[in-house]
This record gives sequence, C-alpha cells and structure tokens, in this order.
Amino acid sequence: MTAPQTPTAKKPSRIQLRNRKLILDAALDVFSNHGYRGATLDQIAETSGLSKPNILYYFDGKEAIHISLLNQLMENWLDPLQDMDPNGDPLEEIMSYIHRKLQMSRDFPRESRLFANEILQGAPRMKPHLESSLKPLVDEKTALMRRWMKDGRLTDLDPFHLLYSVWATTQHYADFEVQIAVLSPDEARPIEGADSFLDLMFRKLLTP
Amino acid sequence: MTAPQTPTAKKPSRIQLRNRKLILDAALDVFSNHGYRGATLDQIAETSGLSKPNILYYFDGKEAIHISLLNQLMENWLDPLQDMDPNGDPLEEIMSYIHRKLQMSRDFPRESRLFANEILQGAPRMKPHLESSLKPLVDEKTALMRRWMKDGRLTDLDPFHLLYSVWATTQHYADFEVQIAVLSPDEARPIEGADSFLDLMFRKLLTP
DNA sequence: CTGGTTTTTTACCAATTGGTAAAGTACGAT
DNA sequence: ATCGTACTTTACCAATTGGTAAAAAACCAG
Repeated sequence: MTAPQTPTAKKPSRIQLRNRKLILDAALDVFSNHGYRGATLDQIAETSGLSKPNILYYFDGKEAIHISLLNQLMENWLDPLQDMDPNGDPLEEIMSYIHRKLQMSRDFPRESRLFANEILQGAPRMKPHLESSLKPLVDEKTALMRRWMKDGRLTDLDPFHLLYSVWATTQHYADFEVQIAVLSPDEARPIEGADSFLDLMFRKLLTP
Repeated sequence: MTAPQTPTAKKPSRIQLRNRKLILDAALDVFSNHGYRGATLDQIAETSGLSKPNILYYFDGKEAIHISLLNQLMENWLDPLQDMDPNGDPLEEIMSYIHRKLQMSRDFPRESRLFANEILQGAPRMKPHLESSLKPLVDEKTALMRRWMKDGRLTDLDPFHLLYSVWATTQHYADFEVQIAVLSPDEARPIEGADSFLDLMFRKLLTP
C-alpha cells in the first residue's frame, strides 16, 4: 500500500496527528495572509518546520491542504448561527449571536481572513459548500426570524440584510484589522469598543 | 533617452493614453480577483490584449501597475467622506454618505475588492497611504461628528465605530458578492434591498 | 535485537513567472 | 517621401513553484 495521504488510514499515529496539526496551522497562517494563489508550499514548509516533500507526504497537494482548512472552518463557522434558538427570546437570541460572532473575529482572525480571501476571489473551492451547508441553514434561520416578526415579537425587517449586516460589521474587525489599527486612537481597544457599539446599534434596530 | 516608463514624458501620446488605460483596466480585473500575488502579468496581458513585453514598456513592472491602481483608487475612495459638509444637517450628511458608499459598491465592485484584498493581506503597499491620506481625513471627520454630538445635533456615539460600521455594511455587498448571490432569494436585487435596509438601520441608530 | 513499516531527507523535474535584449514595425512631423 | 521617434514583437532568461522518485533514517511490534 502507498502512504496514508488523505485520512485513509484507520488509526492515525501520534506523529501523524502532530504533523497534520502543524501543517494545517502553518497553512492557516500563510493562506489567510496571502490568499490561495499567493501562498506557497515553501512558506508553509518553513512556517511548520517540516520539509516540503514531508508536507506532501501528509497531504495530496496544496489544494488538498486548502480544502481541508476550509472544511474545518465551515463547521465552527456555522455553530453560532445554528445555536439561534427558536424557543428563546427573539431579541436576545439575535444579540447573543452578534456577540458570539464578534468574539470569533477577536479569537479567530486568521479563520475569518481565510474565509474572506476565499469569498473575495470568487469562492472557487467553497461555492459548493456555501450552497449545500450555509444556504439551508440561512434559509432556516431567516424563516425563523420571519415567524418571530409575524408574531409581533421582533421588529419587521428583511432578515437576509439583517444577517448580512451582522456578518459585515463583526467580521470587519478581523478582516480589516490593519486599517482599523492605523485609524483607531492609540489607546483604544477596537474590539471592546465594537462590542458595546454593535450592541447599541442592533438593539436600536431591533426595537420598535 | 529610454522609453517613457513611468509618467516621464510631458505629453502622453494618444496610443500611450489608450494602452495605459487598457492595461490598468485589465490589471484591475485580475488583481481584484486574485490579489497581488495571485495575479500574473500573463493574465493581464491576455485580458488587455497586449503582449507581456509591451505591458512592461508602459509600466516598470507588476508592482508599479498595482501601485498605480491603488493610487488611483485612493482618490475616488475618499471623495464621499471628503464631501461630508460641516455646514449641512448632521443626520442627512451621514445618511447621504452611506448612500454614496453603497452606490460605489454597486458601481465599482472591482475597486472595492482590490482595496479589500490589499487590506486583507496586511496592506503592504498601502499602509503609508492609509497613514498619510486616510488617517488625517478620518481624524477630521470624526472630530466634526464629535462636535455635532456635543452640540446636541447628533446622537452620542463613538464616531470611529460608526464609520467602521458604515464601511463594513456597504463594502460587504461588493466584497462578498458571491456569497450574497448564493444566499439571496432568486428574485431579490440585493443592493436595492440594502439601500432601504441600511437607510432604516442607520437612521434608527442616529436618532434618539 | 530484528525486520517490516512509517516517516524524513536528498536530489531532482517540468511548468510558470517576472523580466530583458534587440530587432522589427508603425507613426507623425517636416 | 522620409527620417527620427514611439511602439511592438520575437526570442530568450533566471528564479520560483508545485510536485516526484528513491534512498535513508526513525519507529515499533514481536
């Protein structure tokens, strides 16, 4: 038999587990900073501390690494929206979604930028995922919001644009971090300020 | 004397004018879709209809083309903010800024993505510009907004985060166009909907 | 310790990429 | 028409990039 390549083997060895993690972490660094085409295997090799052929022993190629990262990302990315609870209080459900999204921009900026890069460049490797995973979830949650609105428990709004504006404002702090760092007053902690600003903004929007 | 290279000559000929425009337009296409490192001179050559050496006759290299685009971009980009009038009505000044920004996302999505790509990748070629051009302007306009707030003519808010949220929500429609196209109901015209949604959102935010 | 398996290194490619030299072609003022 | 200049093409590089073959080293069950 040939090498394990993609998760082929039943029992990934200790070494395999460690090295895959090393590679994916380095790749996340590189891809999120340069985009797919701007990233090189040599950079990933150097960042991970492994040799290039060694990296290709664990992954089928550059694209396979990228796809692996995107798959991994998609799972965590959808979590907060998934958690929006039909039985909760509408306003508070949405507000807590917003806060979680902002937290993710703070804690996982590389992931946010990886995603932004992929979408910016036309989502060549992720469009199928968007259609198969994200769209159904968004359809479900926009329907939920519409029900809340019809029942008079939430201000009437286009739920799609509401989602877009949440994504835009929260992810902005990760994706445009450099710009924000240049512009914000030196003593400011942008994300902290964003938390209370966005809370105010969306509360006003969602309250009659 | 050697070739004109960078705007060296006093009188750019008709041909020079046409070809420079061809090149920059093609380069805008390519850079905005693939980012700096992902773009190739060959792609720009093919898109523009000129040969690669011919392109290098008009520009000093790949980087020079990119820089030229960014410079050009910066001018138009700052216009709407520049136009925010200290003598106008605060609420209407800000609202019309928002609408102009959204219009630009609709009419110049490539420019928006070029900018987003550059910032996402750490603004290696634009950070100086951000500091020298954008920052002073932002400082001026945030000061203006603060004056409006102190005079009780505008709701009290952090003017930086207000700006960030305007940029985020408007540019999102250009930068994440693919995602929005996948998610939005087939018959929807996203940007039209955005116009009234953002109008409502920011009016509510800026009104007591 | 030993023999097979997994992991890593060494030594390479072929293709692509940004860029150049120099010869050839078109232009436009006289 | 013609001559100097501006423009374009042809024919190349050298460096980088994704990827491979195969030997060498490390690992580990018995």
